Amino acid sequence: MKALIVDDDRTLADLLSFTLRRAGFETVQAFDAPGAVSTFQQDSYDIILLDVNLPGGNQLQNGFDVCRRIRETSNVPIILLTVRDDEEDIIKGLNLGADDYILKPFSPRQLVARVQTVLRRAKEGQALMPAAFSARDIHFDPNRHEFTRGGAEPVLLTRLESRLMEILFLNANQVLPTATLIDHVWGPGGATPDMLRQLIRRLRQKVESDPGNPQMIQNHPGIGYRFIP
Amino acid sequence: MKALIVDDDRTLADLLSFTLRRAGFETVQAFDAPGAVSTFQQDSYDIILLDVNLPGGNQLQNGFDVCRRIRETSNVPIILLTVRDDEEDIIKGLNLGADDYILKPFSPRQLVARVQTVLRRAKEGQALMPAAFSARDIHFDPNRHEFTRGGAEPVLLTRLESRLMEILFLNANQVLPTATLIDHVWGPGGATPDMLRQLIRRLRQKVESDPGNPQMIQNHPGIGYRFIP
DNA sequence: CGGGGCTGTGACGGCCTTGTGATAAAGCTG
DNA sequence: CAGCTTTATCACAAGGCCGTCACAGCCCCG
Repeated sequence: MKALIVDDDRTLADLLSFTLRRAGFETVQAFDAPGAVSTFQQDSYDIILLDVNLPGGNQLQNGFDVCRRIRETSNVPIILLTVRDDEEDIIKGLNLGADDYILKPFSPRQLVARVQTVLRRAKEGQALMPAAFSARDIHFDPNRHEFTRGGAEPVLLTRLESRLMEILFLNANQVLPTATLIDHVWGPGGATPDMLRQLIRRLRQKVESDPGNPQMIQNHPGIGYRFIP
Repeated sequence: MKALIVDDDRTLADLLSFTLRRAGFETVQAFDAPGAVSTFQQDSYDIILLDVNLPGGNQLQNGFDVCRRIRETSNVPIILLTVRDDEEDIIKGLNLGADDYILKPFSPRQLVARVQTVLRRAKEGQALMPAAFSARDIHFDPNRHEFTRGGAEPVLLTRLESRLMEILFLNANQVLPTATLIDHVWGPGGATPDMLRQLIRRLRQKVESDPGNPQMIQNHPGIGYRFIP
């Protein structure tokens, strides 16, 4: 497995290299946009780690350009490295064909986990990408189980919480029957309404600003719940 | 599968295109009302995504006109893109023959899910329940259990109230026998006429402007009730 | 004119649903 | 194995949906 690491911060690039080598990768580094493109063209890689905030002038200088250029000739998996404040960068990058993103700062474990996830997905040929939900000031990424509200810290959801949030968000503004929710979270008939109530409760505690007066996740007696972004 | 996307906001139109293409659609874009109509006439489409808030002057300029023009010659599924505050737009659009609507903002996955739902419904010859009922200035969405009248606040209906409204609206202007109503709400023989009277009463309290003098839900002695939008 | 059936109205209460807290079991990490 | 997180189970209180009942008004008919 061979990885191309593109980052102008050489310390960070070294750290990335070190981490990935420990995980069994070969690594090659590039420190600016032209270098990245030419390096990429000289050899084939299994995955690209790409900092979007490459410094520089006006043409073929930042990470997006690199992403576009690579995508013109290859569909190698690309993971973007971005900072939290820039949701737009993420969307822009994903639209240019990147496969996933990682928010800086990140731990080595996160990095390896993401890389392996992306590689597994790529191998299975399922390029599921627009997996993130967002509406107004909230944002939810089911792949990494993160729920973000406004500029606040992302909240980590558990597996079941994430699946619940997924179907709620997917059918925003609609009342979803209890059975439908159970089917999607646990599988058909895989749970009792009791368990769903507890799950709803825990999810509210995590995502509602006032869990005592839930605004986003509303109940409709005898029917089910509804999510209002 | 071919989709026509009509939105004056080109960024949004691009995003919609991108999303649907990833989901396996071909997409064509139009950015104003005349363009939408002429594009539609040049080719056949499986579904139309239509922003109702197209800007422009006074004739054949907004989304409603497009909806009407398309409906004059075709019954291709149409999904409206609207904002939450504009219940009236939704009512108007559905009256003109749109099949469903989705509230902005929405995420790519939500959009795909809704498009597929509408297509499935269309393919099955709409043997299923319509996505929403609308007539004159009233609007009923069985998925949300909401009843809206004019520009007023939506009224939340309970489970039984919603089922009753469903069959009433589905057979508007017809006299429905008591037994028919009971069958649909409770299941065959699942209730006494007493219970139906109470339910009718509670529904009237919620949706009639003067519950003392019911206009919409009228009684026909010895037979049943009739719903007049 | 009186009675019976049907309907609208109001009140009451039971029971189901929901929210909440506590606690135990299960799964994962180191 | 210890310790933590996650999930399931149980008990209980509050609230509201909805079923039941009683009564008044109305129309029809004898």
